[in-house]
Amino acid sequence: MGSRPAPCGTGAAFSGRESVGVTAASVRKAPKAKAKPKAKPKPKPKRLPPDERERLIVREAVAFFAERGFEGQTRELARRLGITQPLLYRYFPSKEALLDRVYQEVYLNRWNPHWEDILEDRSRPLEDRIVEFYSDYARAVLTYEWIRIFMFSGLRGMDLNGRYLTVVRDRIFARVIRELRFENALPAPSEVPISEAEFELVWSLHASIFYIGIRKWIYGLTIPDDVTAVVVALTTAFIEGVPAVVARLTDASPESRVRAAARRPTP
Amino acid sequence: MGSRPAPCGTGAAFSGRESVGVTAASVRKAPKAKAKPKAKPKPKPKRLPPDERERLIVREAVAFFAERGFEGQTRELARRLGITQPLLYRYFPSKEALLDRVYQEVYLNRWNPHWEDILEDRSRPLEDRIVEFYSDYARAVLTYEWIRIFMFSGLRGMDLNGRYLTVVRDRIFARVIRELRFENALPAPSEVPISEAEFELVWSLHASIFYIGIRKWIYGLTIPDDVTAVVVALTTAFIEGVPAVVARLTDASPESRVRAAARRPTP
DNA sequence: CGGCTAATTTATCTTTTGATAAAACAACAT
DNA sequence: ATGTTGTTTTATCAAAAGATAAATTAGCCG
Repeated sequence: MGSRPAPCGTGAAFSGRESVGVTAASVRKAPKAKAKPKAKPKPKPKRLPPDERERLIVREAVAFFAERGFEGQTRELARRLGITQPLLYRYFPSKEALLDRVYQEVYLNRWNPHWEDILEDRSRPLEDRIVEFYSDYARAVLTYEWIRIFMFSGLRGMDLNGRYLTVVRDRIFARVIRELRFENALPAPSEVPISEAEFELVWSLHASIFYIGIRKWIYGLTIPDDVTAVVVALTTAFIEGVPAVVARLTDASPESRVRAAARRPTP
Repeated sequence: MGSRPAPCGTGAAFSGRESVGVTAASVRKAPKAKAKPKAKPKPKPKRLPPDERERLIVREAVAFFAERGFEGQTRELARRLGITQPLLYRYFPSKEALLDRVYQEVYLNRWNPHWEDILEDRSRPLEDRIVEFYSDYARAVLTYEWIRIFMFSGLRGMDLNGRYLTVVRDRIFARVIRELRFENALPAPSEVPISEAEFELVWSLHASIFYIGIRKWIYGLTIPDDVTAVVVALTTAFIEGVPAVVARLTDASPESRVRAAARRPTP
């Protein structure tokens, strides 16, 4: 517990949201002894302001731990950053604290509150809304870093995954189901609570899309170029397939579904 | 390297294919020298025949690495086995060799060749076949050990996942698609090769089911008690939803689908 | 230029961890 | 019993890896 007059702490600055491409490291070179402009991997971009250094560390840490897992070693992370390993400890009191920051970075900052609006805009066909939402969700989440850190964190037993998915369930799944009910002229969730089976159906759509990311970034398989096209196809299949399942589950007669369809507002 | 007159080697015995439910571990307790029935955690089950010891190690290693990941430490594994850590090295030349054995154990020995027969038994409705296959596949694969070791191995960059999934694609997906084509009176894969879009549709069913295991064993979420019921629902939705998508993809007119349906053998 | 402040590095500690060699000892055959 | 065989343990090594303290030096200010 020595005196450490430094930034440190886990909840430091980093509100600046600007461009991440800070690749333009201002070069220095010692005042004398030019040491020839050899293309040495030692450009010495030393001495940055603390908040910028911190941003660099966090950015690289996300990429690094996504690749190597949370057992990745601080020495290698430091090497990638072009700094020495002890310097990490000036900005984060422990590796665990750095990892906490990495979680924060990945889980937060990538949720788009607008998604919820898209889903409940009844001026558009539900299929369109779901397609737009999941296309954008895929764009945001089906990335190397997001998918792998999410999986590493789940395997490690963090409850972060559980908490994140609770949000997904309440904000997304529940809305999709509400809108599906509305389309099919079924009672609103406020009247008849959402059943486990309904959640399962939405889970299945979600899984199909998320699993594309797993295939690519965890299994290293090739996936279709046009993910949006797949989302469209899956959403179509989902919308078309749900009524058949719902019919079985609720044991509703085909006639009742026809009546329901008749009550549906024609778009 | 030192003379080692021991079993060792990675491809040792254990070809016996018997039951996987080896839960009935041959009990411990030394034959004599009771050493007082104190509830001490030191039952001294020493000196087993090499192949039995090896089986015990592999069995525990699977459980251990599934829980802790491949960075789990040999000392803790040994502690769980009630043996000392160097003993592991009498049976496996390195940790890596033990891990290879663990992969083998999980990936092999759990594939049921009969699955392929189920899927192509045209005396039954396709929906039934898919339900039976995926119910059994889920029973075999949606386990703590399988799911987690598969994911750990993928994250580690092993190509085992890719190779396994190639088998799944060729043996399962291709069959499902062939049967779907047949049901819808479409050309066989031998005539018209399977498109990426068709594979995607089957991937989606597969993902929906596999993801149930991820939810439970990686995220720690609760899942429905009756997984088979979910498989039934998902398969129904799949079968019902596919034609709509296929229609879009192949841009086939509704009439052509009606004609196709007419040619379909009525079950 | 001279000096102060603090970002960064060098040197080092301790614990962990995969791995090895040699001692110990249980089980079996003679 | 007694010796032999080979399983298991004890003792130990060396490298890896998280963490800390002290030395160094870049950059700013007068």
